[in-house]
Amino acid sequence: MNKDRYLETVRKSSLFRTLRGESFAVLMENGVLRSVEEEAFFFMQGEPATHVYVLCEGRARMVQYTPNGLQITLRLVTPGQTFGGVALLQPSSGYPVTAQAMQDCLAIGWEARFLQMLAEKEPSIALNTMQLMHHYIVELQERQQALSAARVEQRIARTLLKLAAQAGRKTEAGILIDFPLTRQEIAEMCGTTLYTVSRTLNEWERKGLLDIGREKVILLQPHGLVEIAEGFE
Amino acid sequence: MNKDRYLETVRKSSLFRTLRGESFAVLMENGVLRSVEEEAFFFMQGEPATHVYVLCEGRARMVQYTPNGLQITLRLVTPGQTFGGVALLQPSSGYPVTAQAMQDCLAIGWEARFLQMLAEKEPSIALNTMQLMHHYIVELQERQQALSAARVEQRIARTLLKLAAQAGRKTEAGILIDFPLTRQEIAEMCGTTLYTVSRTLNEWERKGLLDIGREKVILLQPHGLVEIAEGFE
DNA sequence: CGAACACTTGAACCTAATCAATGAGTGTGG
DNA sequence: CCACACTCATTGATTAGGTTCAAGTGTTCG
Repeated sequence: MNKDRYLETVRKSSLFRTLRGESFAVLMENGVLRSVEEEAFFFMQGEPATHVYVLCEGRARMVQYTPNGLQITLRLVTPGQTFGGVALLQPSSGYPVTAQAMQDCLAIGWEARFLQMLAEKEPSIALNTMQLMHHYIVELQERQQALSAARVEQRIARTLLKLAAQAGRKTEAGILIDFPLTRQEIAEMCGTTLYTVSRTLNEWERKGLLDIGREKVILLQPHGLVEIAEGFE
Repeated sequence: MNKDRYLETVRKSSLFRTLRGESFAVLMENGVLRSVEEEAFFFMQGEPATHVYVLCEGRARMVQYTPNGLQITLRLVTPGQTFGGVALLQPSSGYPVTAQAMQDCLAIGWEARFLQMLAEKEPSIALNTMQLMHHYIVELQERQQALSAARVEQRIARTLLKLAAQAGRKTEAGILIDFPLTRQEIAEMCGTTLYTVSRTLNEWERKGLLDIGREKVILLQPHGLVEIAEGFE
């Protein structure tokens, strides 16, 4: 049962970090390891929300499909993060988003009913859930601002900065966004087209703000991006 | 102590509807009636989040100001609804939005610390909070879709439909949005300009979908708007 | 009546989407 | 190892949707 390899990941996850001893053991016993390969789905928008997951390996994204068939990426999930949290609240209603693996993924999942039982003994789970939701709300509000009030340049800058904060790795050159990321994917995160992203990134490279390559972005002057993101131009 | 006039409003509010007897009495005792006149603020973005409110009379909006000075209206609050809910979760962090009265308002407010105490005796408050947050999240996600994937026409249509659902009154002619609402305000809700709103509403009036006037909108053919909102057309 | 406010409408402008063609990098099989 | 296919990316030309600016019409209210 190799899910024990991820004991630490779960213990540090924002949803369960307050669990100790017995409760934690019960938790791990009831979790089910699930592996999903690149491009495949943990769950789809609209499906009954039955499970809550903690990602252990890989990278996933939460996507929403619009009536027109366009897709927008709401957020990325990195190891240690929780997703599918709605299942705890409204098991009856479906997942409001689709969870898709961007790389081969491993995650541990729990049935909503089990977690609800556990939450009765461990009220901290409910508190943690609220914290998570709160974070998520703040994030959504920021994003909303970004989308409704900023021009594309600003949106792209914000997206890159957020990605760097979430998955950046310092190298001697600058901050590398530490996984393959196509122009198309960036575009879906900030509500524009891959063409505009391409043009913009190239312009910024010319200005020395970035170093770009195939599925690669390195931030050389994060501060310059911050200025663009804030609208100081 | 005329806040007792609003006993029923509070008893039906989504945050406190599960409270009975003693707890409810304590609740009402600790609530403070606050009146805020048109255009004035309950609280401003960034201020320490100390109070949670239930609106009793009037109409308020939750606004966010962008770095550029633009403002966007995140949601409208109608009597019986809760606002300032973040105070429960992260009293230390500031309010993430500004609450402004659109008309003269009356609301009852509680200190976050008091509610936290009460929540320990009445776990249903925590549950209700989670329900509220969940609703809010779903709403934000819908809105995000609306903003990132739809053209202005669709956004305006959605905004009107949502307003009608929230504050519509059936008349013999159609659904009247039951409070004064300027083109500017509509524009701020869907991230466009008053000019575009004006043009669009007039076009729709010509098509017979609406009946418009000064600070007045009546939906004559809601179904037609739904079609526009969904992107058929 | 006059001033402030809400709204309308035309014209110029501009951002970013769209379309189309091409180039660069990666991987696979013969 | 090279040829082919495929995906990712760049770049130019065109265009549409919306913003912005400016001028003017109604309305309401002190």
